[in-house]
Amino acid sequence: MESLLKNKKADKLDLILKEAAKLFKDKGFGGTSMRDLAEKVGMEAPSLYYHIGSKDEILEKICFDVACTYLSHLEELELSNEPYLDKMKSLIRLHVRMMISNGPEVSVTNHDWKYLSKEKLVEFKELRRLYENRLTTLIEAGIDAEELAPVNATVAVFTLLSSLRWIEYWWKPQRGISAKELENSIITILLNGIEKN
Amino acid sequence: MESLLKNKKADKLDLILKEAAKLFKDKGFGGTSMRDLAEKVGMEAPSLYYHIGSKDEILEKICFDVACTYLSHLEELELSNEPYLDKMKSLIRLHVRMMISNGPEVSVTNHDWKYLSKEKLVEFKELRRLYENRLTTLIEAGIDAEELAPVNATVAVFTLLSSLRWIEYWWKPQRGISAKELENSIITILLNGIEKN
DNA sequence: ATTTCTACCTAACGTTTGTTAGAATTTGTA
DNA sequence: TACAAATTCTAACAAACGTTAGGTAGAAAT
Repeated sequence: MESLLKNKKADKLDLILKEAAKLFKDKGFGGTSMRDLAEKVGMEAPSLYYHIGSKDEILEKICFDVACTYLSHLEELELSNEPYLDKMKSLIRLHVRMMISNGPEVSVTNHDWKYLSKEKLVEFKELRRLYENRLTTLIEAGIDAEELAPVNATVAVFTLLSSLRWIEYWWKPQRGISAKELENSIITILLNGIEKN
Repeated sequence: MESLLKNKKADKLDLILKEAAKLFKDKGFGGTSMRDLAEKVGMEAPSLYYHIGSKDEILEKICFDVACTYLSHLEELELSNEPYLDKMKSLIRLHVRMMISNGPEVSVTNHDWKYLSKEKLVEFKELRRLYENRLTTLIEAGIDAEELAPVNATVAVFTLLSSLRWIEYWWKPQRGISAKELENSIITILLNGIEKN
């Protein structure tokens, strides 16, 4: 009973976060009003404040949730014993799937993180930096192990992340590319390039 | 004399657009107020309206200026007689340079285009679509000519554009990567991939 | 049956927003 | 120096913003 009640409340919170992510993605954080959000959720704007503390808090929850998910996934990769090329493939697959299953949240995290409140902004940037640095280290290790080409690891990391971040922007199932095909195409392009060899 | 006067007025407009691009990039279109902009330019908010028609008009000018520049550059590429691999290299170099010399404008065009007024939004999307389609066609031609690897051209285009669009986000001269080095690294990674072969 | 708690409501707050009207000031010309 | 045009100012607008206060209906607990 107790847990059922709490689930009901948590469900509403989840709904609010879900709808907020969609709205933020479409109209931006600044372009979305609490009244917009309330309408989507099916209540009046002030009622939202029963579930959340502030508009900023919604953005925080979305951004840190996504960031933590990515980080914990990277951690798994670091600990696994696959060859580095396979680690790269797993990473790419993971990003593609995340983008497809949680598109709005990922999009918001990538675009609206800069509107986080001052303290949270610092915290978020640190998380991001951590992710980038650890991924760079991973690629450098792959190069040292002579399993990856001797590219500039920093540029490689950002090229990788950038390509992946934008999937959500342009990928639509209708374009005639399935999720599976998308994964494989991206892996091929990022790992082999588009030059004929 | 006449032209000198006009230049002065045009200069102020340019200054406004330049500062607006910087602000929009940092705080977003919605997060930037006309009073913010006025302060940067060195006047009061209502004075801006002597030079521009509305806040929306500023965004329009920035976005369409960038879009047209890219399109005219693509046109040059289409007409040139280089091998397709060189065309790709030119395209990448061009994007990198554009990003470095006009960072804020490019960033705004990539992130805040969705806040364009309804009619202008349609127009902008068409321009974008046009660019993407023509670039896809170019890559497909390269594949047909057996000068490029037989990748999925659509995915290749977006992977390419995405990687390039995000340079501005993370590239800073301080990171120890020069513009030249950046260009070359990206060309290597995008054309050859990171897999050792 | 009464009290307590949950989940929402309406009304309204102070602030900030983009923008207009119209006066004041600076600048260029004769 | 005087006139006109170009440019910026102050004052103020209605609308929209995030949020608070306080109340209400219904369910759960005692």
